[in-house]
Amino acid sequence: MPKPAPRRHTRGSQSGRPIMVLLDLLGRRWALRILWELRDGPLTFRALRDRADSVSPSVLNTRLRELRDAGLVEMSNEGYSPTRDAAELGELLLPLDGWAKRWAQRRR
Amino acid sequence: MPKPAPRRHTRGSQSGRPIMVLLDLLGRRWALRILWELRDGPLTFRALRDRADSVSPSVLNTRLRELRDAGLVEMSNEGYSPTRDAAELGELLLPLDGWAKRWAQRRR
DNA sequence: CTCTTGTGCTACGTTTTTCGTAGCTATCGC
DNA sequence: GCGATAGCTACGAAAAACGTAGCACAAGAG
Repeated sequence: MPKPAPRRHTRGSQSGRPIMVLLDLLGRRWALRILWELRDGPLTFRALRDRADSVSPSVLNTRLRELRDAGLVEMSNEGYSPTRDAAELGELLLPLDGWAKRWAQRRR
Repeated sequence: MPKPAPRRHTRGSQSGRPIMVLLDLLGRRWALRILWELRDGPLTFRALRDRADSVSPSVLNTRLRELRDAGLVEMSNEGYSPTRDAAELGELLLPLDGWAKRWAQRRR
């Protein structure tokens, strides 16, 4: 009779190095986008969905749970917002907008 | 006889806004990680695989193709490297490392 | 030449994730 | 009560990612 199977995670970042954990977390579908959309203040679940190309609620919920577990997002009666830490992270991400615009220009 | 089906992409970024396109591209599994690993110079396909938790070659190849198509990665006889544009993007990503370390500290 | 080594990458069956839609529960104002 | 809005779950279908094996090619050694 076979053992119940060691039940490893399939998901990345073996090392546990924080940057790898972060890149893994942000590399899941919609995670970056969610963080991006939450930059300026709280959004409700549905508002967030509307902003993010109508991502399916099950995935949105999964991501939000992961982001909450990671301490990047929190929920109040206003809706979802980035934690203070994540707001900082959001600022690090800001320059991406400018970069993306130049990038789009270059490759027209 | 049913129509061949309109064949829409399933994948994000309806708007075409550059930042959304970028977030979508980087939000695919291993994309961020690949960019991260390529920061300091060229890596061969296999070296890249080894660094990135042995990501499966089919996925790695798909990501590399996407990143090449997007003008973020190029291939020489040295292996894969970021394009000049992507090197710039890589620098924008650098502060994430410090952030991740502080984040890991805070949540121990 | 053959043999080895290392390369980029494909093939393919299995597993996991994501998707789309419907709809449940709870709360609020009326 | 009713309707509107909220967060979120359920679930079958589709797509993506996985792990492993191995092909084709090139360069080097003998």
